[in-house]
Amino acid sequence: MRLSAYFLPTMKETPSEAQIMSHRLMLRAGMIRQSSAGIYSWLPLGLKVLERIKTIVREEQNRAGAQELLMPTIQSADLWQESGRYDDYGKEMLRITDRHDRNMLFGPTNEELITDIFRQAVRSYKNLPLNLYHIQWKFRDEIRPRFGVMRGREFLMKDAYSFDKDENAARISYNKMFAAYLRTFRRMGLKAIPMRADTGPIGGNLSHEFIILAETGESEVFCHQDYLEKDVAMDPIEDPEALQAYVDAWTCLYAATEDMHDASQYDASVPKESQINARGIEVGHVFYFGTKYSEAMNAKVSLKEGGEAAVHMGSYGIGVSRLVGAVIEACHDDNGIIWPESVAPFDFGLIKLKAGDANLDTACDDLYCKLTSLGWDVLYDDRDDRPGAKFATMDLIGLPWQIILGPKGLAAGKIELKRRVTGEREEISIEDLLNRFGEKQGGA
RNA sequence: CGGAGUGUAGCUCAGCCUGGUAGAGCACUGUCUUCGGGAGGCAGGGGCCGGAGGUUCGAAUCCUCUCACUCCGACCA
Repeated sequence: MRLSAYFLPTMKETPSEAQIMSHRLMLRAGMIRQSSAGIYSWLPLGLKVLERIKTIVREEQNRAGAQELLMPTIQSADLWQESGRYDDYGKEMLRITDRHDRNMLFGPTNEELITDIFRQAVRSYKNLPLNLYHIQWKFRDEIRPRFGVMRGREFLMKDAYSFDKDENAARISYNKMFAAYLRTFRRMGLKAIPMRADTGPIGGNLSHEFIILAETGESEVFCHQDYLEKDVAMDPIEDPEALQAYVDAWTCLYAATEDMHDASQYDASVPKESQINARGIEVGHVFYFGTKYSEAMNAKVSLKEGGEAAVHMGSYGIGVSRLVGAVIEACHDDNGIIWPESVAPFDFGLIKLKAGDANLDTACDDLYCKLTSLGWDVLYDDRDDRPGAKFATMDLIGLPWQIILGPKGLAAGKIELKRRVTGEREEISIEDLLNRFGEKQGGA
């Protein structure tokens, strides 16, 4: 993409409403614009990151055996009355009436709807286990939205729902999602720590929040420091016992948010020097809640041994739009964002240092075409602007690699290659650069 | 929802107390000099001073009411 033709409204100064770094940087880098409190438009650069995160989430859900579908944002109140949550949910639920005065709502979550879909179609234990997910916009009318996309009212969430014939089977489904979550966050360059969690209004008794540590996190967290060095299995573990052992290994150390924190148990099980008291951002949440909805909504299957039983369910959420902010919280410096390669909106930033130089134009255009044809996504700053401004913009939007080419470099046959994360710069010939990076692997 | 603030140019803000022609820096347009880490001249464009009432000869400024946004708390992916 040529920057001269790209809609990228960057800002030098920080809008006064933004309090935390990720929000500031997202506004300054032209990723989002606020439309009203807690509701954002995603501009091209922000949308690219959102889509890349979505893709990682989707790939890992699919690998864990979940199937994607898409449910609507607007739901009928009827199902919520059936589960009893229409009255319980309170003012966080945005209630709407249509032209016939029917009660509708903008979905804050989808347990009711998915249970309805399930019960209409599934009658037998033979169709289990089943895990269905979608990635859809949710609306929760938060009392106080803040921190940009980290606590918006409208947000993009991946929510998966598992259906099993009994608790043991449900536990396997839970563990599969648990492992998938560890992989998902790790692929984005994040160290997510599963913490024992309160099950909240959704109910149930087995639940973990996936938290990444950040100074601007909204909740206080307490955990063993060994979590930060723990290995993540990057492939699904099929054997249920091996999977359970893996999950156990990931949950045996102390880790709790303030709601579930038990100071005496913490001190007893974690040596002082290994204690981490920090703040954290919740990026995912897994629940097992048994038959809470299936009982209320009569979602039953016939059993092998005869008779029928309410299905055991779990739900599994990832805050996709929140992750964009969370990654920035974890990866930035004074100059701007530092995208992990896996979620970066472009692979390279190509800076043409001087406009109006025919040889340089040709060399830069040529390099841009070559990289693009090798499958790399390149943001090419071909504008007539001062070098300093171009460097600052590239640092702000945080692409992993910057290629800098000017008249001097061209004369010497060298370009400058800068790695954003370390700031290291090296001189390299165009040929060596193309050989070194070659064709982009792993698709777009 | 309680408490505290802020609304003036795209952004950051001054002006308000003490009423009298709408301001600065950055950004934008034109032009010249520049160009290897957010350059400097010159010339421009851009505002219903959040909205509605009121007081006054006269309101960005004083009063009342509203709306929006932000911050602190309880709630949450």
